[in-house]
Amino acid sequence: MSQAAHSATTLGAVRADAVRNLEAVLTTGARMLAADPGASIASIATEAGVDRRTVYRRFASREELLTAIYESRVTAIERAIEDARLREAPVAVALHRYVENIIAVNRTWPVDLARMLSDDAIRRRRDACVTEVDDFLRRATDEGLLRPGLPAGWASALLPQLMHLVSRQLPELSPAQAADVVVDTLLNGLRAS
Amino acid sequence: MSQAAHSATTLGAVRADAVRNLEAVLTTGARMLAADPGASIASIATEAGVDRRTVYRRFASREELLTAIYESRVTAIERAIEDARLREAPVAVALHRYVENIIAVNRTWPVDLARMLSDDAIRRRRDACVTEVDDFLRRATDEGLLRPGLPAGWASALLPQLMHLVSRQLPELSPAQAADVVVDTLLNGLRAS
DNA sequence: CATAAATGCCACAGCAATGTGACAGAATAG
DNA sequence: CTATTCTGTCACATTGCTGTGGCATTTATG
Repeated sequence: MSQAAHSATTLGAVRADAVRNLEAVLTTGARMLAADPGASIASIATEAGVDRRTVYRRFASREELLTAIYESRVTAIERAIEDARLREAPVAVALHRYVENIIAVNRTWPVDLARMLSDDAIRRRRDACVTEVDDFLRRATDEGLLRPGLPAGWASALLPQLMHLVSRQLPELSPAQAADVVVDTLLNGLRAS
Repeated sequence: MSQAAHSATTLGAVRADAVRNLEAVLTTGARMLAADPGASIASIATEAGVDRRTVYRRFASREELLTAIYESRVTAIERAIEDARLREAPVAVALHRYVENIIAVNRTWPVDLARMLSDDAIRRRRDACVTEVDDFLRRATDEGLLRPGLPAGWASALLPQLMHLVSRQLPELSPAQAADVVVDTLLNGLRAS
């Protein structure tokens, strides 16, 4: 209880290198877990250039580390949606901007959120994002960009897959160029002429 | 060495129920490993309605079981390619037939062959299939079905993803109907009019 | 029915990964 | 420089899965 009497100067600050290590563990973990969902904490720590014990000092359990990684992704997705202004911007503009943003997110946080249905908070935030995009795709159909009469949920399922595919299949493209490919493929397909 | 003297009638035949159990383990294993690549043999056995020990009687190790499952998939893919006559048939016909066949394969053997690069034999057979499809897509471009000038490998990567997506996203569609969706999306995209 | 094949169940050893404790040493902030 | 924070390392208990042996029981087949 003596800690409460300590001033802010006495209480130690968070060290900068600790923050760097934390970020390294999170991004490296995201990359490795995307490649192999069963990756061990030891392998992630080694790849991030950190001891296994250091990871356990920041995260009480494997679940907590995973939660932190998936939360990083969902937070980035929320920002991507906000920035694209899916509700207000012209559909063609919003679509391209959204795709470009998500491609950047996919490259930093390539993990699949479908593997994190256990944590309620994250699942809810993810569901909200999905709903947001579904609404946008409905608007895109209403305003004549997308064809009506497609199988239920087809566009909603196709778009994330295209973004995921281009993110790892065409890594040399910039997010903007990659978005060009995704939007062009989504709208026009690959037919000649 | 007395076994060599035994006649075929003395040597026991393979029992029919054993074959059924084997197939159940393989298909159930494929389904569960697709959902979770770290699924334990115990869980697969339970789901298939057999004892864990029964699995170990047929497969010396986990690796062997996985190899058998992935081999089932690659064999089915080879048959699908042959049946589609990718080299000879008109490109539009061959494409639809190939897609329809692979969708059926995906529903029985949904595992991802990219997770089986360890076994040389399977990897080689997989590579041969990939090459076969790549050649076909080149022919489709040469004959004016697909647009030239796309990013390298884009069509090759997109097609399997579309088939994979429709296989699990639209399970109520027949393989033929699902193939309609894939081919239409691939060639025309989702743009209105 | 009688034989051979196949399965289910119990038990056990080995291994890899998780999670925790303690302590000495390195790095940083004031 | 000094106090504090952070890290690396050795050690240890625990858990879940793999892989194996033995034996009684069930089931298919001729």
